[in-house]
Amino acid sequence: MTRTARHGADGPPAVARGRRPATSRENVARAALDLFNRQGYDETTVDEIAAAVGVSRRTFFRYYDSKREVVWGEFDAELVRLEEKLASASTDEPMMDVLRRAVVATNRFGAGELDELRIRMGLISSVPTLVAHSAVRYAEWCDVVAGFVAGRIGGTPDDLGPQTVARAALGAAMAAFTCWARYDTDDLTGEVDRAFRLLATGFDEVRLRG
Amino acid sequence: MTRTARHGADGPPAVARGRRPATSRENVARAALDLFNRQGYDETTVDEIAAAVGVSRRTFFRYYDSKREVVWGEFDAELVRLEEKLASASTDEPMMDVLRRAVVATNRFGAGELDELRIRMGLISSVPTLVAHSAVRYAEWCDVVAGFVAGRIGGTPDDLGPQTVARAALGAAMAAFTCWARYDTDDLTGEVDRAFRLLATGFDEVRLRG
DNA sequence: CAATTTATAGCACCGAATGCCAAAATGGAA
DNA sequence: TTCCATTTTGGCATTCGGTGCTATAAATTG
Repeated sequence: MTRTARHGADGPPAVARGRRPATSRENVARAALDLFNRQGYDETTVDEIAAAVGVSRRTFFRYYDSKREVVWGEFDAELVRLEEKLASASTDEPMMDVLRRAVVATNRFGAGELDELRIRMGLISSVPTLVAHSAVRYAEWCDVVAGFVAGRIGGTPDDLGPQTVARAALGAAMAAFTCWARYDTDDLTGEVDRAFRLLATGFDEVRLRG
Repeated sequence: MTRTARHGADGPPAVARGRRPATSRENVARAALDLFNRQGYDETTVDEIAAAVGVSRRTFFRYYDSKREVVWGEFDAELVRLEEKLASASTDEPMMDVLRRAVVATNRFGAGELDELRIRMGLISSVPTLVAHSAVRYAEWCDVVAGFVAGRIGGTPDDLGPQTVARAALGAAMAAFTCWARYDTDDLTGEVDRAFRLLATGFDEVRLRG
């Protein structure tokens, strides 16, 4: 958990002192995802990952808090971007429009990242252990959205209104992601956009058919 | 998992042969929830639960597949009821109305059940391990709703439309439940009703304020 | 070279969960 | 009653994820 100062955004470069890390989060993630992809998540032990990276089991847990976390990569960063987008939006723009555009914007990925992302999302939406863990990660996402909604309509983020919007929005985003991961459409942002437009219309049956 | 024939709904009573069970699922659940409530979920080990019931650790796992499952009680039965309600609805009634009424109906509980339900929901929505596991259970709920939506608008349950509706609906239901469990409103069905009405209006900002 | 800093390896340990097998308890039939 | 089939239980061994503690290895600085 206590990552090195190098990872911090501020402070002087501060030349590395002490023993050099034997690997990196990226390295560990690559090795782990490769194993997950080849032999399955449950069939891969932490010992195997550690061995593949050339590091001890104990050291693996210094890079990631758990085996599950590896699949999530740098999800935290995306969360910060979402919060910024929502905060900087014009108060004139309708709430659900702001939300849709913010989610779409935070989910733009380069062509080079899409393959790995699809592997990650495929795992997250199919392996029970990871489906389970996703609820914990997504809860943070919901907190951000609920905070934004409460700021718009008043009251606290814990009230029914903000909670319902946040969790329904999460559902729309998850639907878009899993559909994109399952089928071979390259258009992730398009799926997200469509899902949020359905959400904002209250799922009008006529438009749903279209 | 392989429960006794006694639990089956059909077949002759078939007088009990063989050794009699030392306890029951209800017994185990009571003892476990009591411990969870007093000393916390993570702080309660399976050994303690087993001891409280007067049974061995190994036997505990014959009544529940996991420690997590205890909190969920007979959730499966509710799922069946939801599926029936949705299937038996008139095709004239708007989709979102059917959905709202079905979810409200399957979540009516007697006054005597509400206290225990609140404890269960409080745990499910606050203990990380259980928050995580809820995603697995709720996935079955989503499958039911997605199947219903696909039947209404055409296509398969895996398509974006049904998936978005199902997951958003789940979000609304979860919001209602957690708000109800947190605050001291006795009106669970009212919360569910309100959440689904918000959902069906596309979260109109004006109504959200109300 | 010594001191300090940082990362690592390895060990012991806990708790959840599973497979396996022997033993206990029950009803029914010989 | 005795024996058998049936069902549940208990205990053991094992696997795996995760954590705390400690000693040691590798690096910079003086």
